[in-house]
Amino acid sequence: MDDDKLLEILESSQEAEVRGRSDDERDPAETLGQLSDDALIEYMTNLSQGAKKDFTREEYFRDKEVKQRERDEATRAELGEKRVPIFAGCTIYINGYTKPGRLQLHEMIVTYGGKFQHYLLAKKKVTHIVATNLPLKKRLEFRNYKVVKPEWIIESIEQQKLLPWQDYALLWDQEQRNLQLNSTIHSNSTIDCKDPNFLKTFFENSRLHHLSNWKADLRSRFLSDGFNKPSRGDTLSIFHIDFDCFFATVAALSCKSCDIDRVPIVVCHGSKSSDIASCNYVARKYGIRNGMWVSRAKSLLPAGVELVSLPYNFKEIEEKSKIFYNVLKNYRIKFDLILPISIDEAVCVVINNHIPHPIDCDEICRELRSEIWKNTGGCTVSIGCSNTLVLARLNLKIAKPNGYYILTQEKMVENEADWDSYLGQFQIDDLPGIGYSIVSKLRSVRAHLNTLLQLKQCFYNSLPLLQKCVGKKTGTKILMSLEGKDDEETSRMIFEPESFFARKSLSIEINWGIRFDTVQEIDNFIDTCAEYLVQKLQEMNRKTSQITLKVLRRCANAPIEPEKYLGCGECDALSHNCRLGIPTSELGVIATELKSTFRLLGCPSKDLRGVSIQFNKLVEVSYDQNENQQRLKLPFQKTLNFDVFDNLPNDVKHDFSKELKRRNIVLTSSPRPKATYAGTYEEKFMEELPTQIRNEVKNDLRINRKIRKTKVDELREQNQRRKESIKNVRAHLLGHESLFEPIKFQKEARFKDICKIVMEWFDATLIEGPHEKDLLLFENYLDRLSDSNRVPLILRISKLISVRLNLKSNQYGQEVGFQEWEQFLLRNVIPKLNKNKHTFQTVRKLDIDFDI
DNA sequence: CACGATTGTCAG
DNA sequence: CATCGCTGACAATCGTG
Repeated sequence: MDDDKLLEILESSQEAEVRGRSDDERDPAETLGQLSDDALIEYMTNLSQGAKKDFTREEYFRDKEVKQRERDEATRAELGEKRVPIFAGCTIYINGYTKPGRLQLHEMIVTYGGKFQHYLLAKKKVTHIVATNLPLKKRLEFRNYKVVKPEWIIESIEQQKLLPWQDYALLWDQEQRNLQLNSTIHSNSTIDCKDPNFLKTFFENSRLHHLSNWKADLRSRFLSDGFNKPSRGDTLSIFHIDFDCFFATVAALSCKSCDIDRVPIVVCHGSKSSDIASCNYVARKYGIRNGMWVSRAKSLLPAGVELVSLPYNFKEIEEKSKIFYNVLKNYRIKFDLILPISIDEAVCVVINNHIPHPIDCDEICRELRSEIWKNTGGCTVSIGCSNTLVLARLNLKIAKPNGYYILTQEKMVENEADWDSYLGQFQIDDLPGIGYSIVSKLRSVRAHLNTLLQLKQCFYNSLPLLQKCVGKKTGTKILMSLEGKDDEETSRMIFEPESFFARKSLSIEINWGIRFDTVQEIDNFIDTCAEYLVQKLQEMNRKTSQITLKVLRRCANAPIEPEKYLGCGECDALSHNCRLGIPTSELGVIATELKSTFRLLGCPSKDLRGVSIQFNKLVEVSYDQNENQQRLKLPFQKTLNFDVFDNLPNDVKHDFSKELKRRNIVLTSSPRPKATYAGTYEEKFMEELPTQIRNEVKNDLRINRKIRKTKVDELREQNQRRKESIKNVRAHLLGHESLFEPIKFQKEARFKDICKIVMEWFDATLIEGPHEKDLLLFENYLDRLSDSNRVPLILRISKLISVRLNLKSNQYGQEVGFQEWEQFLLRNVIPKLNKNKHTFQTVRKLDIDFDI
């Protein structure tokens, strides 16, 4: 037993005494004690299945951690009420032996507002580590953390304030000295992707992250709010409303000294290679544009004119936006649709044939603009109004800044000359859907293409040419736009808003500040990202069945450090996706998959410049499926296959066996000697490693094992197997040899192999259902087992099928095949078990209840 | 050709 | 002091059998 473990056990008994709680309550398996029988067995089964993947020890401890935290909260409520929350925001881990002891420190931290981390698996969350001395290995492990002496806690409490950790740092080498130095000089402003808080800090300051997140929120709110859906034939009035240089306006409003109408203002972080998020119209007059670097913007200004750089004010932006959407929602004319485009932009739709009198668009535009201006304390919006989305958008362009413009499609095509002069006002990239890349493609056909009129004249009667140039759909879309009409895809926003705004994927992307040295560090980072995403996934009650990892790798000839500070520079993008057999929302599974995928992409750690994780195929965890799973729970759940127990991580077995004993839950089938692993080099090697390293090695071995056998091979094999199984089933229909002939006739066939065949057969027939004759043969086989007193084997087969049904219920629950298998299990297999209950009990001396 | 995987594009 | 180059949808293109 290693020190940590020993310490932990000692401490739990110590704590029990001090708090005066009963032994039972302080049991390390306390968590388990709170579960129902069913939940416990389910938990163990999950844990056991997961354990094969070496991962669930983490989940188990995470669970314990949660409970512990709840207790901490209680302690704080009890003792810490009147205490100053000195350690608010700190998450502290205590390493090894300390003086005063772990227990006392724990209580001090918790009562003074800090969080206490019991296990280091959530390393990234830990802000400080308390230790009196550290062995070399740990020094290495903790080198990027703030490691302090216990005196830091004690003296902070004595002085009733958080003292600088640097004064109490447990220094040991240059790296730690540097960490201290950096922290002292820049307090906490250093950006380092190895820092556990990097992601959080980055996102808090990233405009694009906020933009994306706001948009997602608005979309989901839209879907839950309710709306009137127009039909294709309806006549519509569409108002496209958009703030004028929103970020810049908001920033200027909170800066009394700057006049937004007179001085050029930009919103940005820095002074050189920083992106301009938003610039006012004075700045635009000089050619400054959003997205431009500050250095470029400055160079555009004539001598004597100073650029005013203002910081972001995300909070205020959210506030103004809330007001904006409220004005729209409460406007005297009820809009049938208020489609959120972004934080500062919405499309409002009125269905004219639903109302008795035609609406006055002009008046609406004026009213809305003044309402919004008043309510937001001085933000202006512009409005483009029409009967199609594309024209509303183009009209908005004309309206800006601080105006409105109304023109309908019919009006526009009435007179060709008017239409042409209208189109002549726009640059080609004013057309929605045309950006940098398509412009250059178009210009490769005709070099000096500038206005929409020129675009129209160039391609008016040559759709095929245009499609060859920019692609099929894009070509069609462009020509339709030039007639003022919306294409199919764009109209979906209005006519099928549910599907248009529904979320189809979930992703995270960081292409700034990424500088790593080792794969280990990258693994940690991937863990953090995965955790962030999985939390979102679970919040929206979804699972994913396909994951993509995309990385940016520095181009071979690109400089190590690009011009932009911590930017990604010139990169190649590499991506790889992997399909998961069963949809999941489990962090362990997902993070492991990602880490192994990263290795597949073969990007050198030091050349990594960007990371992106996408969950591509989302499935809803519906109430239906939960119900399904419940219904599938089988009568023998009060027993537990020994294998389930045996597969548990060694260090938690003890907890479980105690709990099982307490509840009189019995293990079925006798323990097999653990022949599979014992004596192998791997195992011996592992046994000699300290726990913390052992887990790391395990993880690495596992990942490597995965890589050796690539996903592609795996898929190929799966496919092959599936094809063969199906062939067998089909063959039967043609009167050929049955899948089950061998079982029936070759009594030597090993049970294990039979199980394998049954599973393959099961998998292959989940959709269409097993063949009747095969089922008869199978039942025949089961009867033979029954006759020869081998009931436990029947039990194992039924367990196998039931577990399998559970696993597949999400994906196949509705399929005929699935339901036929379920029926077969309930009607044909379970009764056999019940019939043999007596024999079974006698033979096995087990207490099993087969009530259905 | 049909497919799935990967890469590209756009918007705000 | 730098600086905070996200995210989701769909289209195009590539590779495979």
